[in-house]
Amino acid sequence: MKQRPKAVATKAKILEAALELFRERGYEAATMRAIAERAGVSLGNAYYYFGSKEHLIQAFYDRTHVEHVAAVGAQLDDLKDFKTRLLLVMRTKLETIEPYHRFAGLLFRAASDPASPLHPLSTESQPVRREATEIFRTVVEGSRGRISPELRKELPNLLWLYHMGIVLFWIHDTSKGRRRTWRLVERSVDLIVKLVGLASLPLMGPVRRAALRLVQDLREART
Amino acid sequence: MKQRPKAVATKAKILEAALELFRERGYEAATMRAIAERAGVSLGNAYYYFGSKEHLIQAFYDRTHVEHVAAVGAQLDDLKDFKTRLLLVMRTKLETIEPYHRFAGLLFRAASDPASPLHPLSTESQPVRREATEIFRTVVEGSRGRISPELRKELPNLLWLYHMGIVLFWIHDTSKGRRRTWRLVERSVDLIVKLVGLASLPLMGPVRRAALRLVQDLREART
DNA sequence: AGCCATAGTTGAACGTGTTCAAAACCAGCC
DNA sequence: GGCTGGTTTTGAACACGTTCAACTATGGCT
Repeated sequence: MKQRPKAVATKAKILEAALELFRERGYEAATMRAIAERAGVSLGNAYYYFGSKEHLIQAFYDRTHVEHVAAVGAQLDDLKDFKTRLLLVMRTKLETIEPYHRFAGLLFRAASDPASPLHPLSTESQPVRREATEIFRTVVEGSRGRISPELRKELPNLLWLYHMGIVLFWIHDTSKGRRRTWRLVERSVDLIVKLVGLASLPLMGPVRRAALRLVQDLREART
Repeated sequence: MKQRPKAVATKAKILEAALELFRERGYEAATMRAIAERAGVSLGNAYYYFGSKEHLIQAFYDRTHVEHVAAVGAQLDDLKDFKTRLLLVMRTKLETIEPYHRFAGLLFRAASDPASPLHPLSTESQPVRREATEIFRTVVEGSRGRISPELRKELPNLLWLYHMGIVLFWIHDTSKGRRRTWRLVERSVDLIVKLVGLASLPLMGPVRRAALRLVQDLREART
């Protein structure tokens, strides 16, 4: 299964055409036939490179993630405060995905089908998820202030889950400039910081342990 | 648009055939053509009564909800403890939907498409959601023990959201007898009770308020 | 140069959900 | 009985995602 240079070009052409059409017309209206046509290839050829329409979405995932990381860039280096760091990452995420708002709906439809290879919890998308969690690990690790060690370990996963929730909200958000989502981010980050602070109080031992055990259960299911 | 008696019968036949096939073969394999055939009607006729395949899912929602409420029945009357009450409702829920596990996956695929009329947060399914929240309101209201009034008001909505999360996990749960989900329910209910207890401590004022404000934001988006 | 195996490409064909104009049915009225 | 307006039912047709057997191009080998 050697890849010849021309193949890479063709694959790129198809992906480009797909993303263009997704942006322009949304997911449904961007038919595989239309994508193939814009890419200047046959219908079957598109399937040679992308096993299904959903695989094109996987590609979209990857791309926005890379863009997100790039957009955050070195900005985190100057910030030492957990709250500020998390806020930056979340805001940048919203900015990165904004152009795809129209099409993101259907994206998540597919993504929430457990049978789909693109489901965030599926085995197939595990590498992407791992990578996506990485940025939250950076957020946590670069933060000064006391966060209990157990929590430090689990927090990135929790934040990834949290960020999925925000994206879900964002998808439904039709307010101007996505104001509601922005406000929600503001407030939820505030709450998260408060909770993390609370969790390190001595009295909170049992609660913290109960919470961590629960998170572990959640993660086990993904294997 | 008067409904003739025969029409009601036909509609019922179609729904029955659909639910049967969903159970037997899962969602995808239960073709509209197959459903129509089993119901003994034409393809077009199925669409006369159910605007789309997704509308059949909406019907499924309704039915399992009714079954759930029936299964809980009067059992709540004897229980006064919040934790016991919540556990009962959650366990009964799992038992009610168990027969549909195979098919539930696709159900939630559809349900998480924001454009779909069956999305839990959509306007169209608002009545169902309201009803579904009702049972959690019962759980809260019948519980003795101090729960701050503000929390009492929001808690049913939060619990509904929580229960959606559990169902989501259940969908992905392939463990024998759905053990993982059961354990998750056990532990998450435990944590919820702990948190509710915490929330009524005087020190928690700011956190509680932050949390409630956030919940309000979440709910506004649904209108 | 000629040949071969493999990578890449094609378009017809299948089964799907959905639509729709036309047909069949039926209750109430003359 | 016939007519009329509506409800109900039909099946052909459409566009879609997907599959696949056949075809073409290409790099490496003798």
